[in-house]
Amino acid sequence: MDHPDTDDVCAGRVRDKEATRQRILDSARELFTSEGYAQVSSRRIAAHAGVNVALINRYFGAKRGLLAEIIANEAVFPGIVEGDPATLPRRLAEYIVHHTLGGGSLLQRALEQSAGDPDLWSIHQERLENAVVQPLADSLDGHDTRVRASLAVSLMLGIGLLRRLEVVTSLAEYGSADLVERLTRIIEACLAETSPEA
Amino acid sequence: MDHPDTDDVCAGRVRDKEATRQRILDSARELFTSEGYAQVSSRRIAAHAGVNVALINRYFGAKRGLLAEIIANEAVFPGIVEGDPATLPRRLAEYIVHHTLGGGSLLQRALEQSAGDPDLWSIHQERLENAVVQPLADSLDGHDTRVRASLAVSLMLGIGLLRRLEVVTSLAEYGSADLVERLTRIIEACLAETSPEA
DNA sequence: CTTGACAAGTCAACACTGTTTACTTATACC
DNA sequence: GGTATAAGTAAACAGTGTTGACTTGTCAAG
Repeated sequence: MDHPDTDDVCAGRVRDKEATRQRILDSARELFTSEGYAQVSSRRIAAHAGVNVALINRYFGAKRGLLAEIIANEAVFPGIVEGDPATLPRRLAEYIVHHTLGGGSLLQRALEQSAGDPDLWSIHQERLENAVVQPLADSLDGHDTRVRASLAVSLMLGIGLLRRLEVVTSLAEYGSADLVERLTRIIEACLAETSPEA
Repeated sequence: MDHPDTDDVCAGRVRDKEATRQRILDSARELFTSEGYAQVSSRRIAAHAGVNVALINRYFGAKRGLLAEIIANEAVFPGIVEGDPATLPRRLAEYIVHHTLGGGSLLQRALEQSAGDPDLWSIHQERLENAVVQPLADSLDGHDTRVRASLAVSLMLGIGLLRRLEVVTSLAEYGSADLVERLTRIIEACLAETSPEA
């Protein structure tokens, strides 16, 4: 039940640096997506790509370099922050329900799954900062945009984390429409410029 | 700069199963807390406890057994759900600001740091379910208590996760009082029985 | 006091990980 | 055609968690 798929006739192949690099990258993305970063070994990626293990470190420095390059090319919010700011919370809520609760993006899975490895922190740090928090903060008006954006992102990440642990089957069972409604209210509270007094 | 501290005269020690077990447990808790589960090897725990590596597997089945036992004896909400339900959101907000944003509990750190290892999922799953989500849900009135509790827990976990990645320096820099106020509103939205229409 | 038995503790090995070094081999240019 | 150089490889290194066979200490029975 293993996958020795070398994708091609393995020995008789022209030597093409760029093509080999891409093949490793594709294999890594596929395996990381389906099994998670920590669960896929360098040797398995190499075998899947029909390539020697040492090439991973030759072309990407280390295993973490693979993840870094994959994540860097992954879209996060596909055009959610653009559009009417008034309905931004609802769009984010729908994104959570339809993407984070189901499958979830590679970025998110990778983030949650590798949050324990300090080696990978800097990767996620930069990516979250530049591709998630900052764009969201920029789409807001008023003061404390960074804080408000961070709170909303926290919620999204936390839901994904709980979901991954399969603790919140209740969320999955809950009606989609109702959940979107609830999340919209919560995200509005996260993004609110001034917290209304009790 | 290493720690060969065997804690005692290493060779001339009486053979006491329970004492040895406890010493391993204490060493593991100390190291896991300060460096994280994945970063501490079995051999280092054994050396720190002045004990042979094999005893870890003998007494705890595997490394994950150590974490399971440590987490099981760790208090999560020290009596937060008890008390006036009206001010529960504020108490949770204060807990987040003073514990999650600062250091964070061992449970939380362990959860975030080991969320990538499927071997550990079941541990956190059970613990989160029984010691966090369920008690919080039980303290709520009305319908959908599980969903509402899960949403609040998601927020708490997400904030801890972002904090760990040091993305949200903005949250740490933000005034404590203001942050508590903001979080109180958000948690109220999470725990609200019926989401108020826009 | 001596002798077993059994538990407590040890050692060496296993299969695996990511990474590196020295090596071979194919390609492209003169 | 010969050769420099890049592409690709094999083998080893140090590390991980885990396991089974082994030694050794302790304590009760004869």
